[in-house]
Amino acid sequence: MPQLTGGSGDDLGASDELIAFKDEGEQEEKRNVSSGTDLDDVKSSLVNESETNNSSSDSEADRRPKPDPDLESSRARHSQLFEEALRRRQDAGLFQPSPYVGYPFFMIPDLGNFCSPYLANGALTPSARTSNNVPVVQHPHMTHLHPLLSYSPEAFSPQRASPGFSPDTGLSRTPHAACYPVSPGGVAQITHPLGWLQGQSMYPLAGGFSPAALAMNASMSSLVSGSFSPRLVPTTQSSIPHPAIVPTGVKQEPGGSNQPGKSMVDGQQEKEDAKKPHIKKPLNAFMLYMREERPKVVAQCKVKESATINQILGQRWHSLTKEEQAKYYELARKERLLHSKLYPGWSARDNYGKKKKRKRTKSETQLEVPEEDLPPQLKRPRVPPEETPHTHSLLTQTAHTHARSHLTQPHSISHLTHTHLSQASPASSLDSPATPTTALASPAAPAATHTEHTHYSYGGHTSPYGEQLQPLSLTTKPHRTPHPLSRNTVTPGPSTPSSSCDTPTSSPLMASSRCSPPPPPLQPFLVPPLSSAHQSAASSHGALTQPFSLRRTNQL
DNA sequence: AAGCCTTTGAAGTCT
DNA sequence: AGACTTCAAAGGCTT
Repeated sequence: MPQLTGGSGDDLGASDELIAFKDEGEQEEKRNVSSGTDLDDVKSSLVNESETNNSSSDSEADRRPKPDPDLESSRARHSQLFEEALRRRQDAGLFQPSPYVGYPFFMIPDLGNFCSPYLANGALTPSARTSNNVPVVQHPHMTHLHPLLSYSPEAFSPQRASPGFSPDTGLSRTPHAACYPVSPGGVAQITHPLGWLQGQSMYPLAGGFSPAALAMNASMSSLVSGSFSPRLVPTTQSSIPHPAIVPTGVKQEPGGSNQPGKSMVDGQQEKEDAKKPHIKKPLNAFMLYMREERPKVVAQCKVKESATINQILGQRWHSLTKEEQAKYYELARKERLLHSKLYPGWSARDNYGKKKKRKRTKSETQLEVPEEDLPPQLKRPRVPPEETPHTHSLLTQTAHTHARSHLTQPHSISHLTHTHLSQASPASSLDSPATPTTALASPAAPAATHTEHTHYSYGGHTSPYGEQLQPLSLTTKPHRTPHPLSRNTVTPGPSTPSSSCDTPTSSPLMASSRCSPPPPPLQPFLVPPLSSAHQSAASSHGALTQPFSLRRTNQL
């Protein structure tokens, strides 16, 4: 397994990350606020950090500018003003703890160097408010924090108790100025420090600033000289870009979190909850890659439909070298670190149900069309138990992913490279409507397609197409092996150089070797029915919220 | 207008 | 422990 970052073999395990993060925080305690280091330096330092593999925090600290006394005094002044404003708000009953406050800085163009994808979601905690002595801490990557903003870590302390966090630890709750661009409304574009989103508005700020945020902004605006006027958009107004907070129109009720009236029915409450701004999940490597590459794909392929683009990107992702992917894994790792710093108490669970409509569960999807109810020709061929390998631990994630991928790919060849498919069944690729299922559905296909890039591993069972699946570790080289920079992800095999709209030509998307319109809908009979296991695996992403064949058929 | 589609990865819950 | 579920982005499409 290649060491992608050249050295430390940094494990991306969450726990490890947290440990590393704490270490960083400890290091950061010793640091002081930097003045406006050029953002590019931050980006480059970040990249360098990645490339040089986790250069020590000390060295990072060394690279940081020393605090400017003037800035320090200014910082203290601003901190005081900010706190006063907050207290006024609170005293007026306008302030309420909310997980969604604390990102007013996005509204301050002058603070262009201060930005964060995940500004702390909490308002001031009592302890935090009294923690002026808490060392100003910065994210190691945020060497450029605006002096006006880096003073007040307490201002961004999550309201929610953060089990693992103690103000005394010095862990920063300061918005780490991840510099997620702020978009609309004339607000300055702020570049993400991680550098993959230049020129993009990565996270739209949600409308709906908390009183704390408003107070903060008011306080800050009074301090920031110049002609700009901080744009505070009331909750009822249009969305304000924020990295990690989704738009909302929800009103903040005094005295606590948004508690709907008792008369409010659950459905309404759920809707309200869904509308709440919330801290979003940090983007994973692929998401980061998508963000970066999507515009290119759109430009190259003249395709705007995200589903199509995502398919292309998915294939391109697989064609990346491990080194290329490592870049994104590393960025994602940093993203998670930053996120964990900004929101120590945040959990992905917090966002459960934030989607407007929950995807159906396994049991729900299983209710769709029981296999036994399917016509014989649609039933999945059975494999004798003795021929079915036991589920292998190595298969789990891969199988899951592949089941998902295969089943969600319209033509189920998402992981088959052009070469492989050409070698496997050049005449039977799905390009040919006459033999649309030859490569994948015929019993002979597995052997032909069982290249190092091709495996059908549904937990060591059988693919939806009936072929027996072999444990990856025993038979074929996994199409994707765990990426060293990924916690529980797997990466593609040998790279296939990508070019413009270069997904495999055998791909449904690339049938014409160009970025072509989405493939024609599959004929329903082309895709074998799915076992419940397959369905569940695939349905986890909603791809099979209705049976694949049926879903595609609907488009006919 | 709301949700779907589509991708991979992370992290949560469930069994 | 492993399986399963949800969400993250995005924008055209469908209902």
